[in-house]
Order: sequence, then C-alpha cells, then structure tokens
Amino acid sequence: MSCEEKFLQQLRERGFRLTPQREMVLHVLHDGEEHATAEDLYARVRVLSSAVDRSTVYRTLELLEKLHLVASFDPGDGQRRYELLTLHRPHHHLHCSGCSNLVTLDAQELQPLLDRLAQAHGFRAQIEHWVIPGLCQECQETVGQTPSAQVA
Amino acid sequence: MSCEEKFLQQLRERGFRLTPQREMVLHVLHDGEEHATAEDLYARVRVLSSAVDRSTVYRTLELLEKLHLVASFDPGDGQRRYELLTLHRPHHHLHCSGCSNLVTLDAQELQPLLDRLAQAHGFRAQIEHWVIPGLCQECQETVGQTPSAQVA
DNA sequence: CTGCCTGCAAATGGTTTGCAGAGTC
DNA sequence: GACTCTGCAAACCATTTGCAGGCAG
Repeated sequence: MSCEEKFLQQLRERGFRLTPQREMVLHVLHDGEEHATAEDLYARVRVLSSAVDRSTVYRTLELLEKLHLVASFDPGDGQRRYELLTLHRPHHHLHCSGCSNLVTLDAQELQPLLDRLAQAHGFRAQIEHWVIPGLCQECQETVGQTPSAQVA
Repeated sequence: MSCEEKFLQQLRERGFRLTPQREMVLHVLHDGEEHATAEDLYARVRVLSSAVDRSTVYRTLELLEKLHLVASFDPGDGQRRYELLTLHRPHHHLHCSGCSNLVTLDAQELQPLLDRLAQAHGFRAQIEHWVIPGLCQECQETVGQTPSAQVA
C-alpha cells in the first residue's frame, strides 16, 4: 500500500471525504521537494489540474496537519513549509543562512536537550519539526570572520 | 549612562540621526514587557505622542535590529516580537502552549546542544533568541494525557 | 439525498513602500 | 543647506473566509 493510499485510508477512517483535490495535494506532497511552500504545492497541483483552487490547497494542508499527517514550520520568511510526516523518521533540520542548505538531523540528537529541559524545568518541549538556523562548515570558512555580535 | 543613552550614542556613531520618535521606541522597548509585538510598541509609543506613525515604529525596529541592538523572533502566530539585546544576558525561552507562560532559559543551557551540532555536523548554530514550544509542568498535569502523535 | 467540499472572490492583517514635507546635523 | 526621517496612505502578499453550487458517501 502506497503512502498515499495510507493517507486516503486515514482520511476515510476519520470521516473525511476523499476528493480528487485532496488526492492531488497528497500526491505532490509525496513526490515533490521535502519542504514545499503552499504556493509550491499549489503550483504543482495546478499542473495536474488547473481547476483546483488555492484555498483548497490551504484547506487541505490545514486538514492534514490537524490529522498529524503533515507538519509545517515557519522559517521566518512568512511562508510556511509543509512536509509529510510519515515519509521520514522524526527529525529536525539545520538551515544554513549562507547557502540555504538544509541538513537533516535525527530527532534523537535533540533528546539530551529535551531531557535536560524536563529535569531542570519540568518542561516538556514539543518540537515536532525544528529548523535551527546557523552556518554550515563551508559557509563558515567562506565568511572567514566570526561576526560575534559586539553590542559593546 | 542609561541603556537608552547608550543606544542613542550608538546611533550617532553609525551616522544615524537621533529623533524623538526613535527615542520613544527605545524607551518603550526598555520599559515595557520583554517580548512586545510591533503593535504593542506602537500603542505604547502613541501614549507618549499620538503623532508617531506605525510605519516609523516598524522602520525603527528594523534599524535597531540591523544594529544588533534589538532581537526579534516569530513565535509562529504571524506577529514578530522584539526585545532589547543589551537588557539581558543571552537567553532563550520555554513557551508553554497551555498557559502561554514564558520561562527564561540561560543561553548556556543550550551550549551542549550547540557543541554537539558543531562536532557532529560542523554546523555553527546561530540562535540568538530561541523560543521552545511545549508544556510546562502544571499544564502537563492539567492535560493529564500524553498525546504523543500516533501517526501510524 | 445529506451535508461536507470546492471554486470564486473578497477580506484580513501584519508589514512594507512611495512620496513630499519636516527636522536633524 | 543637505540629506535623513517622518507621516500619510496605499500597496503587499500569504493566508483566511463567506457563500452558493457540486460531489462523495
């Protein structure tokens, strides 16, 4: 059973309807780039059918996120990114602000931090999909200097 | 020399002009709540002078951020928060999605994570001011259950 | 058939921008 | 006096919403 069929089955189980539009959104989520914007997805759906509306894509993404089939995050540029959750193990990302590269980070690499927060503050962090900004090795060398903030 | 005087001095040093509007923005940043939205700050500036425009507040915040006098972050609700950098030691926050409480976290509590990322991935994380979502102890008890995502 | 979904189009809301006048240095 | 800043108002732009018809179940 394909990923998409699984999702469709889940939709059905929870009483949601199975429409061609939703199928298409799932399809482009499954096939395309890992972190697509709503606009990306919309464009890709339009290739399949030019009759699908932008708002339908948004509504579908919202639905999928509510069902925990999709995770989203806001990189801060005002365009939310979406990603199928079941395609990958729980993970996070390192986002290089130099080359915009995105490195995947297994979720367990953050576990020690989560444990420490739980112990020290009784705080249960809920980090489904984190994007950590910074500089990759290459870009550190390119930039050369370490521009540590000098606020005087 | 007060915080504000320092900032004004810095503005001058870098060739920026010193205007009453900028003074007021600095003032409300200094006095008010730690993580204010632009709208908050605007409202607070308006109390001081009803002649200041919203766009001036935005432009001032942008300028201050460029000068590294102010940090901002987007909690994901589409409203950026601003904070004076020199008022506090480098720090992060735990944000409870239950009671919206914000707990301060000393920057060094994340240091082990940063070190690990540097070692394992050669990645230098640039986390000036992080907001970690989750549930505080109280809200965990209130909610009772552990709604760990069941994607299967 | 029922009522959830969709397309359409307009609204939303935080933030940005163009412009001409005002104020700082 | 030169040039930056400001207020005003309109633009932006990703996302949301109201509505009436359409389609899945």
